Amino acid sequence: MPTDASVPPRVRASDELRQAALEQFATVGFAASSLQQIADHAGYSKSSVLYHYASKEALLEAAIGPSIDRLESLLGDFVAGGRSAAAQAVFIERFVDFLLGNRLAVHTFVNQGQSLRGLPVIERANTAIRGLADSICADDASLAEQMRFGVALAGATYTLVAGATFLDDDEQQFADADVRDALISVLSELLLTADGRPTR
Amino acid sequence: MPTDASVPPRVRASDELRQAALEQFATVGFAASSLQQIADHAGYSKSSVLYHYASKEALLEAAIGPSIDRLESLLGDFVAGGRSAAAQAVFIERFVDFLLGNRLAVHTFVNQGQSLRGLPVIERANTAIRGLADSICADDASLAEQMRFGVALAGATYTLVAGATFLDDDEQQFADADVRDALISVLSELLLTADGRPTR
DNA sequence: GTCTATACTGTGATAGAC
DNA sequence: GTCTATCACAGTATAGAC
Repeated sequence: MPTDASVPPRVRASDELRQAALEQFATVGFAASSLQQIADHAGYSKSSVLYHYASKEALLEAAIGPSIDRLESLLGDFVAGGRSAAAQAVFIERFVDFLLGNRLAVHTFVNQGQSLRGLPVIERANTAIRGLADSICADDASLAEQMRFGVALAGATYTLVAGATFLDDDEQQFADADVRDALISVLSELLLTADGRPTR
Repeated sequence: MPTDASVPPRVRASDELRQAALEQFATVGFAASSLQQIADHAGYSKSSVLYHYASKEALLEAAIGPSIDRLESLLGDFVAGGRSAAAQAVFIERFVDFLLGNRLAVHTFVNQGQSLRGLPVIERANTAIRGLADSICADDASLAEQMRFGVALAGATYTLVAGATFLDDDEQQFADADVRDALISVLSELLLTADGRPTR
């Protein structure tokens, strides 16, 4: 902690490096990202990166770990709260907010979740996503129900996170608040089980 | 063409190498795939790979190019056929069949479409997907409508192609025919505009 | 804390023997 | 057509100056 109370809002080097790494991992992929590129992007040398983070893996852990913590917490709350329609609605809202607030990290572990299998932080992410599927979907759900779930969550995730591929630049400019409302609407339609939707 | 009419059904080396490359690209990513790994996986040497394909890029082109051709053809038919509900229903069916028949290639260019931006074959894929969004979605569509489209196609694509992340192993064992029906059902519900679905 | 210098490994690609 | 040998280069990581 700084001795001067009016410390300038200068960000710490480790934070700059972590942010630069996250952007690289999300846009060009973990394997294709070099420590040199990350260092250049943040304005440091390659060795400085390895001073703050012991390895490239450690940098990945620092970059996406907090987002996975948040996802696990989100899931824990939902499991504890039961599967009522009201609880599901709350969860949908929080899930969309999570996606909006963690785009780069989500993009990283969703798109590369299987190519990076074996790294501890990635295993944690995959386990959380698996648990998400199990808890929101009833045990005796039909294949159509499971597909509905898969399309909803995967579609929402992918639309938000890699939307640039599927939507034009115009759509990218919509305010987050509008995107949030539209996504919650579509997800509710697909996931809420309270109404008398036909099973098939 | 062989001089012997009863030529054995032995696959050609270039085909074996292309298939091995496709599997590597889809599972560990293009950047993380080495020519050595691909060669080992197919039972050849690294130099043999570079004899059949001039470069790693050329190998990617050969691996996913045909699938992109098919996607472009699919899209061309749809644009030519109009946007009636019947035409949309036909398109949905063909799109799901395309996904089922081209899982590895689709996985590759969907998951790495932006990290590999610049490669000609990837640009072709991204352009096709962009055109897909523009043509199935009405020009004056609301954000909610656009989200519905994005969630549907992205969700279907991702569910089929990287389903292992979101569904358990059990679901992976469902017959493709059942998965096909379930997916068509969910997509129809989200995309068909004939019924009096509320705009918001 | 940040840098330069360096070690070592593995990469994509080429040349040439067979 | 397939191989071994080799190249130039980029990758992660370490050691040590300041």
